[in-house]
Amino acid sequence: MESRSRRVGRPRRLSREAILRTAERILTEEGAEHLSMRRLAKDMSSTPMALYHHVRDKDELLLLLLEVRTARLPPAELPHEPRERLLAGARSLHEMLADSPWAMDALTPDGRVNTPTRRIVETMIDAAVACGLNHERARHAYRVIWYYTLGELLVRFHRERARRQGDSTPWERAMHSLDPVAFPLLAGLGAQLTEIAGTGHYQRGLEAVVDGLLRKGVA
Amino acid sequence: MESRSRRVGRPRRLSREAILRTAERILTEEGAEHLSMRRLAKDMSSTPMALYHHVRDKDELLLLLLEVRTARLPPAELPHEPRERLLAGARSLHEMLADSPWAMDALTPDGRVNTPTRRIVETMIDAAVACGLNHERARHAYRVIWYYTLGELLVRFHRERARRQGDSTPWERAMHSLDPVAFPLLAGLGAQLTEIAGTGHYQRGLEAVVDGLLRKGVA
DNA sequence: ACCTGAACACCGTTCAAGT
DNA sequence: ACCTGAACACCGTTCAAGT
Repeated sequence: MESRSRRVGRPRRLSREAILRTAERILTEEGAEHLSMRRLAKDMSSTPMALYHHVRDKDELLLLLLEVRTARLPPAELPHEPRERLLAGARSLHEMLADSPWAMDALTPDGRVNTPTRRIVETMIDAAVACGLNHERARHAYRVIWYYTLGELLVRFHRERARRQGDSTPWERAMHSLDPVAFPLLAGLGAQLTEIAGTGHYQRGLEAVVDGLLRKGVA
Repeated sequence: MESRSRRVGRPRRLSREAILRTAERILTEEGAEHLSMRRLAKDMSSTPMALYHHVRDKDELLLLLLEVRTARLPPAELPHEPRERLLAGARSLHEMLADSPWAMDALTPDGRVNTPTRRIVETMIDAAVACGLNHERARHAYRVIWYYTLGELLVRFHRERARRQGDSTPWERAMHSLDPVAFPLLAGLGAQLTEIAGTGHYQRGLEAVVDGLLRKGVA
């Protein structure tokens, strides 16, 4: 073997790690809407096409970013009581994605999740079985919980984005022009909703959903 | 008044109605991802900027399209039993949006809905009160139901899009390259999920959610 | 192997000019 | 008032060429 096989030639300017680091920075500092291949390349003083030598396409990039984040998560504690285990699993999913809004697009087609996520899903289905549901009902229960979680996250992200951009989005303007009478009503609703949106409200709804799913005497 | 004030000058080639008709056609025939201002203009043998004379921007266009569709909906029947009324309201929202996936983006910021939709929301909150919840819990119940509905719709749309595009989306390829071991498992899951996704599964989960929200003895 | 530059096929929107 | 054409500031991705 040639001992000088390393460090010969031009040093690599790009690497997966460096790309992921820069992408992470853009994501956290400016949000997913600012992460583009062109922008990423510019921030690394490179060209868009150089990136394609390290990732297959933008989807793979986003997927890798999700892997990086989930790997950083502390391992979830698993309560003994099965109902608590179900709740804990849902909270884990919720937390994981609350930090990575941009990953929603990749995750919404079902079953397409990375290994840590899949483990949470399996834990939840097992917990539902331990609560007395048969396998079919347990899978169904998981899905209902997932839909609730997904919907909550979606609304959460949209609200945050709206706040970041101020109140003068094109939609906001359209709202005004379409139904001026409705606006005070909606503004009132908005205030209520912000109040409601605090921490703990996901948890509260989750318990209702879980209890509804675990209730006895339903086929 | 001048009786020849109509039909003088060049006839208007574009109109809101014609624009909405063409946009509707593109939406139903090819999906929201093919609806762009440029494409719309081309289909009408016009230029992108001509459209901006009739709608403020693309958001307003989408909003108008949603108005058109909701106006076409048959008026929902309102059952007497409050729990049934709550379920019927949720089903109406679900149906309405199941026909208009492209409207999801506009709807997810809360409270930002057109008049027919707002009426459904009010009906649901009233029904929850009639079920014995106070106003705060009734609003909360509505939101939990909405999150569940939204999540279900989101997964539904993504699945449909994936089916339309075949199995070789960039994501699918990324999945293979990342974890080949995982794939058979996920493929199995996918089959189960498709089976589960049939009609009636939204309804079944909805009842569990509603019963969980209406259960007695919870603060 | 790694990177560049030009190009392809798109976006939504603005601006100045035409009739 | 209604419409056009050119332009601005973007996208993701491909292709052919450079070192």
